[in-house]
Amino acid sequence: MTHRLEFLDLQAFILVAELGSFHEAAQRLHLSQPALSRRIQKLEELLEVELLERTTRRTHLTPIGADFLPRARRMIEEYESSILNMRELATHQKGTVTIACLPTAAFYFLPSVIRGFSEAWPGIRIRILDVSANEGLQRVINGEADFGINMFSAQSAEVSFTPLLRDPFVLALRSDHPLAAKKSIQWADLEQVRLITVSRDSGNRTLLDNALSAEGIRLNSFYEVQHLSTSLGLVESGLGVAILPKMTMPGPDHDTLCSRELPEPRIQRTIGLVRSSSHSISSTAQLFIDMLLEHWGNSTDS
Amino acid sequence: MTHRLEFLDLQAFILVAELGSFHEAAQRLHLSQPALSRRIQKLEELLEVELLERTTRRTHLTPIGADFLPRARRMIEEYESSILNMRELATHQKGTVTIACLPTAAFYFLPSVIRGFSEAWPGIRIRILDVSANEGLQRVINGEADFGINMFSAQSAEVSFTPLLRDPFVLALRSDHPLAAKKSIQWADLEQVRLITVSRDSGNRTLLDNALSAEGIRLNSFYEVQHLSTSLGLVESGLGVAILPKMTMPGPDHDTLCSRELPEPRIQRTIGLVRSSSHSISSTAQLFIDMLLEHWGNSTDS
DNA sequence: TCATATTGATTCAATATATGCATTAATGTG
DNA sequence: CACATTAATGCATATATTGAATCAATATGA
Repeated sequence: MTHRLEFLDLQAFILVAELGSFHEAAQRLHLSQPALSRRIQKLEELLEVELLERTTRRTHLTPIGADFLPRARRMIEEYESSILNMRELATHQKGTVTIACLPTAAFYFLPSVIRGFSEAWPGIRIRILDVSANEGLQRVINGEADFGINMFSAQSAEVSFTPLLRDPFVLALRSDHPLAAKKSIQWADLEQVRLITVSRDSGNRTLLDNALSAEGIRLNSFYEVQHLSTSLGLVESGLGVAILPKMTMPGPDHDTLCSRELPEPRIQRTIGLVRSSSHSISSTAQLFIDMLLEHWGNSTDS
Repeated sequence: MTHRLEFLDLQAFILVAELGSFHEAAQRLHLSQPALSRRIQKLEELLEVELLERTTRRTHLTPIGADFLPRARRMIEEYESSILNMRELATHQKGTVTIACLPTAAFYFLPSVIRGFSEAWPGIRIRILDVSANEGLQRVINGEADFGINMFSAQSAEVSFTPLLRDPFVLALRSDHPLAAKKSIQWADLEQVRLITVSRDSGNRTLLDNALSAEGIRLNSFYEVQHLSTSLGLVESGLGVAILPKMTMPGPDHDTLCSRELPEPRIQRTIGLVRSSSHSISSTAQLFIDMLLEHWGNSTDS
């Protein structure tokens, strides 16, 4: 059988070739001379080729041996660099963590964690797939992402969900909008204004529709967009109002935009960590998750 | 100890990674499943790294395994191409023969043999070191040349000599030279003409001087050059005559040049094969020598 | 010239390693 | 929930590797 060749055989050959002596090479390899002698014989037998010309005094390469020497060196080099590289991966000096994260959650959750993580593990690259709830779920299931940050509704038997934070929906509107002056908003108020919604493909929209239809409430959307950030832009430009996760909203010091609590039923989405049940988490990704939970793990109490 | 890794281990890992199954991989390797399983375990233990994520149903790569896979492929590839290359060398589909040959002998001996050899072994490159007797001898001794074609006088304990051909010295002169008309040449005749000789470093000159001084004959050289071919050129231009190995002379159909036998003592050089006694001859070089002897091996009888 | 030292190869017994068979544990599938 | 299929494990056995002792060949130096 071919392929029954050890790297030690190559190393042995290289050393004998370089030193021109079985004796010395054997010492360096911490082997007895006969063991080395037979090792080289085995190698030559395996390759069906004579690599070394031995006299009882000196040893030197045959032409074929001279041809093989640099190749053997390359093989050993590739092998040793592989080991080095894997050590780096194993000790988290190198590597990549891929996170499938809702775009809004990316803004909210990740920056603080990434800062700390990159400080602790400067060699590790972080890749954020800022995709929709459904797509993010798929990426986790098929292993493209190490884990996800997603809504609870994006569930499946193939993933486990760890809640991180409850994110209530609020009414987003301009500070100068008539409704902004009202003390509390009623569902009926929303029939009077132009409502901006995201398309029915969105996980947020599904969540919202399900919650409201249970109460017999129906929203009539005037503008429809794909992304939450776009609807926020339309609100800011004064085209209408939108029902958005609070997390989407800019801070309270924003000039033109503000938000108002919605009436009952209290609608919220639960954001959490999504992990594949079939793919095991890489140790590097686990490091990131540990840090993530340390930052946000208690937030569901709020 | 590291380096105790077989190429079969790499092959096994690659196959399991590609097929995603120990079972199938074991079949393809003509191994039992447990044997393969343990082989991969050994590999992982050796590298101190987890390469494959096993469930009882499926098997797939860990991130580190995915990183290692292409490296393993490269190692196997290098190994297999090495084997192929050595097979080509061993079967004389590739290779080089280096011959340290006297320049005159190169013209005389080699063309016919090279023609036949290149036809039989079209992949083999032939390198001719057309150097002086002394230098050619050195090249054979230190292994730069596989063998030499040289004079018998270029001897040494470190080489063996196989005579091929006896090459007598003749007087080279122009057809219109006064001496050309004489029936036989006497040594005294040469005192009347301008003699062109090669320098005393030359093996030919040494041979000649030694043979003549034994008889009390001394030549007075007028022109001195380094190479036989140059002296022949000077003869042709009419500057004088030269004592040259017959082998150097052009064929009998030459217009202006001709040669005459010299008187006793009959001076000749023996041309032959020079082989190193310490370096063994490569099998490819042996092929060439076989062919060379087939062409010229009987010539010493003449 | 001959004893000596050093080289690589060989012999042999002990050990280490790899293998196959039978079996177990785990887990998708119908 | 039984069944089939997967990878791992226990164990006996075959194979390979090893070092110590020894051999054969050959430079070296007196």
